[in-house]
Amino acid sequence: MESKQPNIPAKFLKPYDPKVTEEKIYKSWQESGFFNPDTCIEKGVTRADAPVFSIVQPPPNVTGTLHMGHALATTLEDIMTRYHRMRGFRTLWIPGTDHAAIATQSKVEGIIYKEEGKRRQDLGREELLKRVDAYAKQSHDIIVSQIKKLGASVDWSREAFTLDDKRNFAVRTAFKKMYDDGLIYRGYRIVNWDPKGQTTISDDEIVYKEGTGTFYTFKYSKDFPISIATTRPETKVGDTAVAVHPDDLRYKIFIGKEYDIDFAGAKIHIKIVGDTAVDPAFGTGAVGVTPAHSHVDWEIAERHKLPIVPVINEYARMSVDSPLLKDKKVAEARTAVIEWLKSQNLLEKEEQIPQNIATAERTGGVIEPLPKLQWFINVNKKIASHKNKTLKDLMRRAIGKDKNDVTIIPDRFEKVYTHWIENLRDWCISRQIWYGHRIPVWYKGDQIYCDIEPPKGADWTQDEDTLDTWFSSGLWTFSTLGWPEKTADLMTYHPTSVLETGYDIIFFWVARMILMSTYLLDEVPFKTVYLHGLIRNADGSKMSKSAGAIDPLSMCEKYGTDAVRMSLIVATGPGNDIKMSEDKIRAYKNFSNKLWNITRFVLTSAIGEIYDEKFVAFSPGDAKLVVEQDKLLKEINKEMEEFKYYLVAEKIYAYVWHEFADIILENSKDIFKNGNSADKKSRKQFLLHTLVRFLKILHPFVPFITEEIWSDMPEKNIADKKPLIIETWPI
RNA sequence: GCGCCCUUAGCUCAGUUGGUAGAGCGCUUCAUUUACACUGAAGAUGUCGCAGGUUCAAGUCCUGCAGGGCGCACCA
Repeated sequence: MESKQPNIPAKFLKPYDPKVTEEKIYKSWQESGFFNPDTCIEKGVTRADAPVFSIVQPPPNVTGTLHMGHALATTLEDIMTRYHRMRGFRTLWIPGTDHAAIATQSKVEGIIYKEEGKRRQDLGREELLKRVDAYAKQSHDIIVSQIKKLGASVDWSREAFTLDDKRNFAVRTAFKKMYDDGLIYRGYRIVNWDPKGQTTISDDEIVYKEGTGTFYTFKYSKDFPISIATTRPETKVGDTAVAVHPDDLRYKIFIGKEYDIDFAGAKIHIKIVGDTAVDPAFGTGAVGVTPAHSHVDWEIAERHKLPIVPVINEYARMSVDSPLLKDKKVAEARTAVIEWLKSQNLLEKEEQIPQNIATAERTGGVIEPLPKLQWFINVNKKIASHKNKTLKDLMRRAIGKDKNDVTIIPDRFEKVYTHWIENLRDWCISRQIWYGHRIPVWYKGDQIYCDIEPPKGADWTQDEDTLDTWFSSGLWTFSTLGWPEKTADLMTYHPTSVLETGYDIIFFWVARMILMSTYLLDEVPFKTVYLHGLIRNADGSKMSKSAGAIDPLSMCEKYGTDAVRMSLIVATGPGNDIKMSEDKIRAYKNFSNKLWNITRFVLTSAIGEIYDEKFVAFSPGDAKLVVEQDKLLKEINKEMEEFKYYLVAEKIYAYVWHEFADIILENSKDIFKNGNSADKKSRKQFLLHTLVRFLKILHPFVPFITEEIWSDMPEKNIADKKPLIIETWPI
């Protein structure tokens, strides 16, 4: 059928259809090469000496698919990236994925067990790794396609993976340097053991679950002078001391005395010690010290040189030499000890108290503190090459008001970060899993060898363990830029401009990146940290983990990516959680359609009018509108610089719909009908000016529809036509 | 125990140096082929958690309290 308006591309006569548009547009961006700053310089889009804007994508875990949180992060990062690219910066956004060691391995182990009934030991290291790699590859491919679907203008030519060869080299290099500086050490210390995952985990990987426990008060024996209280009677066969406050008048006279006791079928030796860590008001004011199975008790034991007696093994079963308890699971052993106490008339009191259960973040297993030989990063050692500062010092100093410091948005998280550093203990980095960066240490008899490459000669055996996944994530801002090579990328793009991520990984990741970068490169990894909130369901539960989660990709299919992006950005300030609903997404689908129809109206009205960028002969009424618009754009620019995208998106939305469409366009109908020719010309130019301007400033937020409209604006109406992605930001 | 955040229209949330309240969704009435029904016009709904204080003026600043949520530590 013939179009009634021959100068208007026919597509504007039908409603906007994101489905036929988005894939095509993304492909055209990719083929243009403008995601890559080098190409932008080569093609004269960006000046070679332009200021730099760089950002690394927080690498999604290759454990599955993207959720709404990823969609929010991707949108925010893409807004920053597109804005700076249009501003003329040398703009680089590096994509990548995270191998996520424990998370991925336990996921694949779960699948294998479910489908084949086999455990990791049944398959062996080689075979399991093959399976995990295959799964990771598949997951990676899905994630990449999803990131594209979301419109991310990332430079795919620089894509990285936390476990690829280059990143592995960076990891080995970092390990070696820290080892040589004495910051990485191997030690027999109490660690958080996850019996379910059969590995250690760091303090930050513990999730505390609220519950109630029974608090038992008892004596070890009839002759023992002091009662103690515990929620874990089964560990008491590992006690080597009773600690009391040194000033506690009730117990002072017993300090220094030692007792041999038969307890629940085991022989224990108890020394009474005085220690200020004991709270005289809690329980009986006396602590049964179990150095092998409690972090606090381990520290007491260190202070008093107490022996360490492990009584629980890696399978959470009793390893103590007592016929009553040996090989029992801890829960069974607890019952057995209570029975025994009752039979001996030693149990004095039972009461229910609230108790936090420590569980492993990834497997849900109940953590069993155990002493083990593991690798640690010493956060309190003075580093000669850093003016005798410790890693804690370096991390603390990186945040602040100084020009070279890291700024966190919102700033309240600076306090959270600082507080975390105060409580930080040595970081246990070795994991007893197979998927990950293998520790670059080799053993031969009692010799130890640590280097980037394996030792020459026979009979060296590499350490079986792998590294905490956050070790490699910590290097991410510079391992992606080629470190340890002194590459042009590293020189140009580091420190990165912004790190955009969720506030829930400020310790896991943000702090570890600051640690690694300040230590290895002597500079901060990024200048600004923008922390977004967590996406929640209507009831406030975490969307990423619940069954009824809204899937971002199916929302993109249904309403268009631009609608999903707008719904995530509007009215969601940094650090605040976001309750997501499908209604909100639908509202912004309507906005896309509005924009589409505005375009139709403007192009129809301005047929034959050539867009003149420098046009100034506006009618008094239009001149006033231009002034108002300039004022709005200046506000918007300020807010873009301040990362207030939620305000900008709302303002543009309100102006485009309720000012431009509802008032200006309506009012134009009258002008085109009754106005004189100068007024008509003025209004045509004003409409074109406004459309051009708002397509540009909307582009970072809704890149697909704006680029699509732009690509089919009649050529004669737009001077110097370039793709919108590299157009110049107005004002 | 230390610290943080939230509490504004039925729902989800804005409200940037203090100047007697806004958006989206929903609701009511009207318009019926209009650039757009993925629409337009008009409208209703709020002692801005509670109690004090500072100020000419407080949703906004200060103090206390209550409810909800979160982080860290403790959890013998």
